[in-house]
Amino acid sequence: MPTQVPSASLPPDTRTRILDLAEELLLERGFNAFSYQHLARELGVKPAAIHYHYPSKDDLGTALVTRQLRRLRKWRDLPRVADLPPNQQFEALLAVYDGHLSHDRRVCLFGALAADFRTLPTSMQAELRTFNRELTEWLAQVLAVGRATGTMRFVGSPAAKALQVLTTLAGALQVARVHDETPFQVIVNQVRLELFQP
Amino acid sequence: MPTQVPSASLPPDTRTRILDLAEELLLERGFNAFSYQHLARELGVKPAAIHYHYPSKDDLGTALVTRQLRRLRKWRDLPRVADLPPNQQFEALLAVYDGHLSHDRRVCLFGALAADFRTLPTSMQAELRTFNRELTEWLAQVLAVGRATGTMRFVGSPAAKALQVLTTLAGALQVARVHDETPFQVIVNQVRLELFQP
DNA sequence: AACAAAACTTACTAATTAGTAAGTAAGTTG
DNA sequence: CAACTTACTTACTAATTAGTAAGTTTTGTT
Repeated sequence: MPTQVPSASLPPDTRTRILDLAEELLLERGFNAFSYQHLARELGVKPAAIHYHYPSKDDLGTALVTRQLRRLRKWRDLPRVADLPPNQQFEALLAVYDGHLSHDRRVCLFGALAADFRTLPTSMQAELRTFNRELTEWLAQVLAVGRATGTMRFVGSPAAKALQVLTTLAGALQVARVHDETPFQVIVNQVRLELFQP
Repeated sequence: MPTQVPSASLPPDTRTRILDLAEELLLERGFNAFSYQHLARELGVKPAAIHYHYPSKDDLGTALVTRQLRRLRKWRDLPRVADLPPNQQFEALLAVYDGHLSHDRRVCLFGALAADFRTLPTSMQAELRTFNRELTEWLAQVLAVGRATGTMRFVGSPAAKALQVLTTLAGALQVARVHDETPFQVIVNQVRLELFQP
C-alpha cells in the first residue's frame, strides 16, 4: 500500500519506470483506459520496448498487482508498523489512504480494478483476490486486538468489521474522485468516530 | 435505482433496447469495455443504427446516467417508498442493492463509473455527481427522521452517516464481484447491526 | 396513393489497438 | 577480441475503434 519505499533509490531502469507509469495511469484512469502507446510516448521509448519487458498487457497488469501485494506484505511486516499498538496501526492504514487522496486523488488498487474485474486476465483476478484477502485479514487482527485491549469499540466480528471498513475506505477514494476531498474526510471521520467512541 | 419498472411493458423499441443492453454491459464490464460493435452484434443491428439513436458514445453514456437519475427520483417519490417509516425506507434501499447482487452481481452505477471517472465526458460526470448527491440527500433525510423517531441509532451527522453507508454499499457490490456474494452479505449485516443496535 | 419522416443498412475513413519479427547497438563474459 | 546477451528500434499485421455520408426500406399521415 505505501506509495514509495524511500530506500536507497537508484535511478530506476526502464522496466521499473514502465511499471510506475502504468500504476499511475491505472490508479488515475483505469485499466482499460491506457495503452502501450500511452506508456511508450510518455517514457520516450517505442511501444515494442514495453512488449519486450511485458509481452502482453496481461503480463503488465499482473506484474502491477503482484508488486502491490509484495508492498503490502513488506509494509505490514515493517517494525514501525508491526510493533505499533492497534489504534496506531489503524491510523497508519488511514495514512496510506490519505496518501492516495493527496496524490491527485488516486483510488486504491482494489477500487481501480473492481468495476472492470471481469475484463481482467485471470492471473490479475487471482492476485487481486489475494491482495484483498490478506489486507482484510491483517485489519481483522488489528481490530481484534484493539477491541480486546479496550482501545477500540465495535459490534460484530473483527472479520466483518474489517471487511466493512476497508470497503468503505476504497469507496471513499472513489467518492473523492467524483466530488472532491471533502466527502473522503467526512467518511473517514465517521469511521474513526464510530470505532473510537467512548 | 430500481432495475425494472414493471408498468405496462410494451415491446421495447430499439432505442430502449440499446440503452438496456448498454446499461447491462456498463454494470457488468465497465464503460470502456464495450463498443458500438458489441451492442450492434447482440441486438442484431448494424453499428450505424446505434449511432443513429446515440450519435456518440458520450451521448449514449449520458443518456444512461440521465435515465438512472430519472429512475432514482421516481423510485424515491413512489408512495410505496415515500410513505414508509424510515427503517423500512432503509430496507427498501438495501433491497435495491440486493437486487443488483442477484442480477449477476452487477455493481451500482456509481461503482461502475467512479474508477474511470476521468475518462468520462463531462456531461456524464455532471449527471453522476447529481445522482450521487440526490441519493445521499435522500438517505440523510431518512436517517435524520429514523434517529429522531428512535428507530435508528448512530453518532455523527445524518449527512455523514448517509455518505458513509452509501459508499459502503457501493463498495460492497464491488467486493462481491471480486470474491462472491458472502462478503456483501457480511458488510450489509454489519451496517444493519450498527444502525439498529439497542 | 402520395409523400414525408423515421429507422435503418451499406460502405467507407482515419485512428488506435495489441502484438510480432527482424534487425541493431551497447554492454558482458569467456 | 569474439561470442553472447540485454535492451532496445524499425517496420509491419490484423483487428477493432468511433464516427460519417449516402442510399434504402419501413412506417405513419393526409
